[in-house]
Amino acid sequence: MSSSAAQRRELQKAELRAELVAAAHALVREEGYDGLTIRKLATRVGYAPMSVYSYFADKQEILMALAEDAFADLAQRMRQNQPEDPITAMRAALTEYAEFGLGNPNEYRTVFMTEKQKHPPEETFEQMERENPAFQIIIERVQACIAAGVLKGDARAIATALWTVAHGSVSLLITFPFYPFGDPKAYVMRMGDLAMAGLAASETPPLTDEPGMCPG
Amino acid sequence: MSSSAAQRRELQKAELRAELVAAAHALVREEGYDGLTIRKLATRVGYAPMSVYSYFADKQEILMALAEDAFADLAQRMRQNQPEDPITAMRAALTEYAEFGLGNPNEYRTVFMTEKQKHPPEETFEQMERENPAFQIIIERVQACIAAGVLKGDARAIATALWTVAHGSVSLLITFPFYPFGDPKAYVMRMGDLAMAGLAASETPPLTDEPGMCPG
DNA sequence: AATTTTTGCCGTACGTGTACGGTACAACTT
DNA sequence: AAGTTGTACCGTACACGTACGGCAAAAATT
Repeated sequence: MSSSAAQRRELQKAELRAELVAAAHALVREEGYDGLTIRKLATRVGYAPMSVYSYFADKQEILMALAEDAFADLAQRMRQNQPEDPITAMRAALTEYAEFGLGNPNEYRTVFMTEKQKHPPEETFEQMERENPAFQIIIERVQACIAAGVLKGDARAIATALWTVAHGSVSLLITFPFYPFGDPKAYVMRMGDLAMAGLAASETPPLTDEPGMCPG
Repeated sequence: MSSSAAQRRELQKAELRAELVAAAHALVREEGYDGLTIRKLATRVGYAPMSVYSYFADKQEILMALAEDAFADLAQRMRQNQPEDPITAMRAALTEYAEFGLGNPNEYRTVFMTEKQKHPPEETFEQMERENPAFQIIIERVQACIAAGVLKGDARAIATALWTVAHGSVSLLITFPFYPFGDPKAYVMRMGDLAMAGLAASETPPLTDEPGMCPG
């Protein structure tokens, strides 16, 4: 059988992939996001341009690998900034989110604002949440708020709502970067607080396809 | 002087531009969004590829011209669907917005989810709102809600908040198109209602850079 | 009327992402 | 051990967006 040989080859493949990611990071650091081209990347690691496609299906997939590293950092920063009070903790997570998105627009863009067409129906709303460590942290803090009696309802649905609002403000600020009303981060916080107020007003049901209710 | 000659030339220029836009529309209709390339467009109107750049700075600018047409349609549909009750009218606008965004993801993308780098600091948050007829309609309906006593505060700030929430849900659904909880539009409506609830809970101040307030 | 400037259009060329086909070597099967 | 299959890598080629420079005709200036 020689499955250990196969494993070794898998490992080498992973190592080479990691080397490519490292080179991509270096390229971006040295020349900016536009400096990352398949050809330069291939040259950097000593391969022919097309060989890169043995490890990534796409340029998009390379950008994704970079962005996922960045998002891991976001999760770590969130964890390092965890006040005791549940609401304060929630807002701290939002602050980190805003700082990350506004400070790393390219990475944010490739993860949340670009087309995910390849590998067909795998790119789901659900999967995005499941694989995103930062989202898991949001869920935890929502649960803390529920335990503290500040919020009521389905934790996952609440977390998704908060995420949606955070994403809405951050992505608008990335697309239209000249925010004329002071600190953009303050705007994100304001939207977050607005969502919290709305969520606190009633019990949030799980996500199903019931029609929404009019608040009046 | 011959300013009328200059005017005539300006007019011809505008006509040619319009012809290019029409050809671009036709191309997209016939071959899809990826079928629109500068070369094909130039061939279609009988020019050399580079001549297109006498009328558009960019490919992005062509896509923008197409998208703006689509957004004008959105505004018209909004106006044609204007119930009397202020809240119902507000929700109707949101419905149109959701249907438009989810039904025209390419156009939505080019307007709200792609980089606006050229012609430097002109692309502002503010400008985006000012030039967007649909946003003006939102403002009007917010004012109706304020007049009816359903909402309190600065109409523009409220409209921006609602827009942000609508954009957050629509853009997430465009990026992750496999929504596993039923009708995507219902999700957008739910987020809209959430925002309305949050906004109804207190008076909304104008957009300035004061720090947000904790709702607890 | 002579001259300068502007304008409209084009041809060429570069660097890009990537589809396609080939080739040599490693690994499995028998 | 021989034959088959798979894999890693490469070279070539294509269509793309667009920077650059040129050139004739029209317009403006003198």
